[in-house]
Amino acid sequence: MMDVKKSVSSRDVAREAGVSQATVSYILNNVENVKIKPETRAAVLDAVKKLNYHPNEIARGMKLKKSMSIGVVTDRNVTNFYFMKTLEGIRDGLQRHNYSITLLFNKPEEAADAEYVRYYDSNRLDGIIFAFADIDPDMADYLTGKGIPFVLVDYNHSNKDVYEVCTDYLSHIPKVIEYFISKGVKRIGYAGPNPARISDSRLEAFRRAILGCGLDVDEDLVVTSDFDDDRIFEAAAKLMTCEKRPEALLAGSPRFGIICVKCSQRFGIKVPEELKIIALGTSNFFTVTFPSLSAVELPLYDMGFKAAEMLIDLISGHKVEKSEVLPSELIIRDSG
Amino acid sequence: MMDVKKSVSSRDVAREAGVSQATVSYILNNVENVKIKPETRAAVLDAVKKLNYHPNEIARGMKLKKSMSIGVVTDRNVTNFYFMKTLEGIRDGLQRHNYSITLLFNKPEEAADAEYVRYYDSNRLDGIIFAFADIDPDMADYLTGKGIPFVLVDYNHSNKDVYEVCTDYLSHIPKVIEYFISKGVKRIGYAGPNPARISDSRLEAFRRAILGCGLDVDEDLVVTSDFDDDRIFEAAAKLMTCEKRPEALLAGSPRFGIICVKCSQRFGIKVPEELKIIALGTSNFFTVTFPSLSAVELPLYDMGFKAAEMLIDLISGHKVEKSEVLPSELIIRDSG
DNA sequence: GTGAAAGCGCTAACAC
DNA sequence: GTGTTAGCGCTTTCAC
Repeated sequence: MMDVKKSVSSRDVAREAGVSQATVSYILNNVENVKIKPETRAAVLDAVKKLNYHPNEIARGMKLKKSMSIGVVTDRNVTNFYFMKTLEGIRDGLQRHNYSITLLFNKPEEAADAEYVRYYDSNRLDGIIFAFADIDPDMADYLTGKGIPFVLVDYNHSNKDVYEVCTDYLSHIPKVIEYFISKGVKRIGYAGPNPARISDSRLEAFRRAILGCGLDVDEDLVVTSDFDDDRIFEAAAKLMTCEKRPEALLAGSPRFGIICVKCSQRFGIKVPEELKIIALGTSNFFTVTFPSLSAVELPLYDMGFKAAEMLIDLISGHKVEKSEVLPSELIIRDSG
Repeated sequence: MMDVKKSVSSRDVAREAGVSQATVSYILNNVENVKIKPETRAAVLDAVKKLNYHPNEIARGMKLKKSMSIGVVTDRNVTNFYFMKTLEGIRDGLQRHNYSITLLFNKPEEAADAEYVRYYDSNRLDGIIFAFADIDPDMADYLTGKGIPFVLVDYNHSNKDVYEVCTDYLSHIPKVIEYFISKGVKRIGYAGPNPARISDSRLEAFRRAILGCGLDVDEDLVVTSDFDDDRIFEAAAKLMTCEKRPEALLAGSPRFGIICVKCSQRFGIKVPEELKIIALGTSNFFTVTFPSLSAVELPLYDMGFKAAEMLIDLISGHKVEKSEVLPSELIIRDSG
C-alpha cells in the first residue's frame, strides 16, 4: 500500500538475495555466456518477486544508449481509422521487444526542426515509423543521412530509396473493373482525390484498367477534388447528374465512396441497381451506409505489425528487405 | 552529414565554451538564484548552436527521476474519432511542458499486471491519462493507493473520487426533447447502448427529460443493444417498424445515430420529415450521412487539453480541482 | 558567478 | 559462477 515512490533498485534485490548487482543484471537479462547456478537464479528471482522489483528503464536506457521507445508519426488529418488500425499492429509488433510507442504528429517544418528529429537527438526515440504521414523526399534524405532508422507505412511504393511497407491495392483495380464488366456494366466512372503526391497513381491505374479491358476512358466520368467534404460532394454530383451518367463507380478513397453513396441518395439513384460503387481503402463506416459499401480493403494491422518488425531489425542492425508489399482484398458488400 | 551517433554531451559544450558542465546546466535550465554573466551565457549558447547540442533526455530523466512522458490509455475498441481528437488536445496541452505521449491500450488485467502500471514502475511514465478507457473502481483505488498521478477523460462524472474531466452533455438532453416538441413532435423514442457502466445515465436522463416536458415515456419506443452493428440495426428496425412508430429519436451514440439513419432509409422512412434524429456524441461521419446528422457534440479537444494540464499540475504537486466539466453543444444539421 | 565532485540505477569488461 | 568497478550524461550541493 504505502510503497509510494520508494522505488527498489537492483542493488536492493542483490542485497536481499545475497549476491552482487552484476549477478542480478545477468540473470534478469539472460546474458549469454554467463552461467548462473540454479539456486542463485532462484534466490534472485525470489527477491525480485518479494520486493516487487521493476528495472528502471531510464537508467537502463542511459547505459545502453537506447530509449526503448519508437516514434510513430502521422499527419494530423489522416483518416483516424487508418492510423488506429495501423497503430494496433505496430503496438503488437513492438510489444515483445519491450519497445513503447511515442506518438508524434507531423507538422510541416524544416528537417532539423521536426519534432521527431529533435526527439531522436534527445535520445527519446530509437527509431521512427511514419504511418500514412506525408513525408517529403528531402526529409527522407535528411533522416537517412543522419542515420536515423525509420520505416514508411503507406498505400504503395514511394519513389524513395527507403524502408517501407505498402500494399498491392492498385493491382486490385483491374479486378474491380472486370467485376463491374461481369455484371454487364459498360459506363464506369472514377471519383477520387486530386493526385497530390507523385506516388499517388490511383487514377492512372484506373485508366489503365479500363483500357486493359478494351473500353475507352470517358473523361466526363472522371472527377477529382481535394478532401473537403463539400467539394467531394460537388464532384460526385457532377457525375450523378451528367447526361450519360455512369453505371458503376470506383471511389478513390473511403470518404469519396461514402459521400458518393450519400450523393446518389440525394439524387434518388438506386445503388446498386442503377449505380454500383466500390471504394478503395478501409473504413469502419462501410457497413453503416445504405447500402453498405464494397471496397478494396487494406491490411492495416499487418502493415503496422510488419513495419514494427522491420524497424526493430533495422535498429538491431539485422539485414532487412527494403520494401514489403502486403495483400489488399476486395470485399463485396451491397453497393456493388 | 556524418555525425552518425556521435552525440555531443554537455561536457563537450562546456569544453567548447571554456566553462564547466555545471554552468552549462545552469544556463540551459534557467536555474533560479544562479546569476550568469551575460558573456558566459552567450559563449555557452554559441557552443550549443555550433555543436548542435541536444540534452540527453534519458540522462536527464535519470537524474530527475522523471521520464518526461505521460501514458495515454484507451480501450482498443473505443471510437477512433473520440480518441484521436482527445489525443490532439492532450498533445497540445503537454507540448510546452516538454512531455511526450506514450500510447497504451487498456487490456483487462489484474491491477498490478496492467501495462501502464508496469510502465510506471519502470519509470517510463510520470503519469497517466485514461481517455474514454473503461477503468474499474478497484483499479482507480489501486492507482491512487500507489500514488500514481492519473486523470480520467470521459463523458460524465464517474462516481469515483478521482481527478477527471468530463462534459455536460447529459444536460443537453432536455434541450433536445424541447427542440423536438417545439417542432410539433409528440412521440419521441430512444435508441442507445445498454447501460454498461454505473455512470452511464443517458437513458435515465432521457426518461427524466421526457417526463420533465409533461410527456409519458412509451417503453415501446425505447430500445437498447450492445455495440454490434447488426444488433444496433435490429434495435433500430424494431423502432421503425413498430405500430405507432416515433416521430423523433434520440440516438445514444454516434454509431447508433448513423445506423438509425441507415435503418430509416432501409424502411423508406423520410428523415427528417417523418422521423427526426439527433445523436449524442461526436463523429466526423455526421456530415456524410444522408441526411446529415444533428448531434450533441463533445468538446473532445478541450477535454484532452484540460486533462493534460491537470495531470501536469498533479505531477508538479500543484493544487488541482478534482473535476472539470466542459460544455457540449447541440449542433443542428439536416436530420432534426 | 562559477567549478568540483558526487551520484541517479543500470550494464559489462575484467578479475578471481 | 560471481563480484568489483567504471562509467553512461546529467543535475545539484557545496565550496570558493
